[in-house]
Amino acid sequence: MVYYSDPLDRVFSALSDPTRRAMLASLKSGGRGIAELAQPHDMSLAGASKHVKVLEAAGLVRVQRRGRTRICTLNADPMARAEAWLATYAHFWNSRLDDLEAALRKDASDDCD
Amino acid sequence: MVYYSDPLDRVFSALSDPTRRAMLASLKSGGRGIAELAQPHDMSLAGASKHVKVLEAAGLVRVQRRGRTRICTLNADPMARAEAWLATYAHFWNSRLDDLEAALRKDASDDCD
DNA sequence: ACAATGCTAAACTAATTGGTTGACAAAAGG
DNA sequence: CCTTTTGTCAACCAATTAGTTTAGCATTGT
Repeated sequence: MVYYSDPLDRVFSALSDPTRRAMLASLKSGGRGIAELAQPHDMSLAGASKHVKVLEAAGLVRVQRRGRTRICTLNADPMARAEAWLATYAHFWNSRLDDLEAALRKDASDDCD
Repeated sequence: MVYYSDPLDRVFSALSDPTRRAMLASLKSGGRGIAELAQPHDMSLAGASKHVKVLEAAGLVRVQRRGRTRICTLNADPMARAEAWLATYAHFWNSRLDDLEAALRKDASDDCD
């Protein structure tokens, strides 16, 4: 039962791993090689390389070889799609906060009465 | 190697499955039983029940039993945390769009010259 | 009382994931 | 030329995931 997975599947799945989120965070401050990305995680180079491949498949990083090192750079565009998906629920978390506020106001007025 | 997984792990992971995203979408219009959630997906009740457990573990749905049915309701709050995480990258996708715009403007002015 | 509905739990399967090691290639520096 | 650095690939492993089926429990409706 192999259906061509939604890009959103790959983005959310890529983001569900803390190691990969940390890698993305470190790419905020500029391009890095695989070894540099692996270093803070006490992980083999091959392991880090796999994580990068997942990020690449999700479109979240671009990899270009420069000499013997592969420079990974952040590409946040797919995050915008994920954010847009989440934003369609903003009404719900807002309205729930509104409900909470309303309840608090009601409690407060109950205290006053 | 069991570290207490970040709530964000569970939220992003829960959202990475299209069936679960569809279930959440159907909960936008109100509470539903497991059978109701399963129905559009050509899936056993037990299968749907597992998906709901994943969503519940991520805090995205609340389940309360009402008679013999379990009413699932949307709780979007954890999405707000995910959205906040993504928002820290908004600068990057914005700036890339800015770059694109700048390039387009440059091309346009090149055409004029 | 009985049948149908809604759901869970357990056991199983197949595929995927996150990680390893070992062998290898390609580039850079002595 | 030799060594070091950087990385990939393939094979393997353990754990998790997404799904199934079967059996059973609890509630509702007739």
